Amino acid sequence: MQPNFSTRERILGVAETLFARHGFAGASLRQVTAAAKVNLAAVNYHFGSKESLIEEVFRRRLDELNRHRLAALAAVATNPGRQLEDVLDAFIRPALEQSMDSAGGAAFVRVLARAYAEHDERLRRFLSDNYGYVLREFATAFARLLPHLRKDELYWRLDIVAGALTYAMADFGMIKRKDDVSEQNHREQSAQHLVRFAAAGLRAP
Amino acid sequence: MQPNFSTRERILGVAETLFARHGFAGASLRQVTAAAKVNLAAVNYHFGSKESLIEEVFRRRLDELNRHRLAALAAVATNPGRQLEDVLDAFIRPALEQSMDSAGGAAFVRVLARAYAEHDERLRRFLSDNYGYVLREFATAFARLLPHLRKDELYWRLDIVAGALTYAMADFGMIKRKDDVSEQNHREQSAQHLVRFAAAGLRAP
DNA sequence: GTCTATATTTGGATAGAC
DNA sequence: GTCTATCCAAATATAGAC
Repeated sequence: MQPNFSTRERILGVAETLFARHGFAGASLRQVTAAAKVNLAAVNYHFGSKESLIEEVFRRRLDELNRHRLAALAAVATNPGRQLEDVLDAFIRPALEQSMDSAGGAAFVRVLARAYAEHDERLRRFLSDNYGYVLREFATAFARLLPHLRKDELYWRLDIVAGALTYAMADFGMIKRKDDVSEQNHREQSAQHLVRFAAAGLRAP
Repeated sequence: MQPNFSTRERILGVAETLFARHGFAGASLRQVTAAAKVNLAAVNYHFGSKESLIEEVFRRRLDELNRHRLAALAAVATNPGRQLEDVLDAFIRPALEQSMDSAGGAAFVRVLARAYAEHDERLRRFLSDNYGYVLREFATAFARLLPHLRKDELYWRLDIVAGALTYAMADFGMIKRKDDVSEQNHREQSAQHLVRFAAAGLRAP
């Protein structure tokens, strides 16, 4: 993290990186404050507790990410043909963009993957309370496009697809592109691969 | 965990469950020993350290799992046709069997998923040193079946597939089957879904 | 807002009796 | 092999000066 940011921002950035690398329980506030070159007490001053710091790490990026996802999903609805791929794209592409945009965005995608693996009740409730409606929007869209699937079968597949995508995107954040491929091109190809991968899984009989 | 097992076995079983639920850093030895109804000191007596306990949780199941995987892989080699699906099946099915066999097997599949997400150096080295050759065997088999893919492209996809499968299997461990579907049938169908899902991803152009 | 110092809790590990 | 008691380190959190 750049030292020219405010204390608060430096903590958030470093925490994001360390949570991605060691998990929420595995990264201590001491590691975070040391790496951010701020005082230990600063975390409690700015965030109140480790729990709240974790939530703030999510909030900082999820608000924007989900806004983009919903906008992309809305754009699909009016546009017939290739709809399953388009809905998947609406879910994947914003995460991909974010992971390559801002410094630290790549780390956040890994944090998301961690969250998916965590079964911590408080964390799950926080995410469900604040961002659950986004997933429900997508689930509704998928249900409309895959009417032949029973409800439980659909949810089962969506859960698998969500897990697969989350992890694929997390790993993707670490893939180095070749020098002869533009950033734009690389992102484009990767998104297409993931969409095709997921669509095939959802369409299975 | 059944109370009629030995102290050592009870610790392993409970540790497996709690590591699956809270992660390696998130589950304390005190939680483990309390849930196993054994004394705190028993962990160090039987395993020496938390680190060694974690390794033993893996060793207990991975030895068997990987033996089955390699046996299944060897059986594929002599058998032409549908080979990509067969190799995937050789990887998936043993994990699925294990997850439904023994009590606690389902938890272990989740522990595997955790390990996949962990970037802890010691844990990764332990797994790589002891079980890396299995993954290399599979990678070789895939490389033979997908000769049109560049080496880096292949590794990228295998990593994604491995992540997707690991997570799919972990989630699968929690799916309840319907009463009108036999255990056998349920397992069979799930394995087929996962194989199809992964094969489609690997075959993408 | 930031720092030092410290309170409090929790967790891993051990010593020594039984 | 098991238990109690305890040590020590690490972690979260807070108090209070600047």
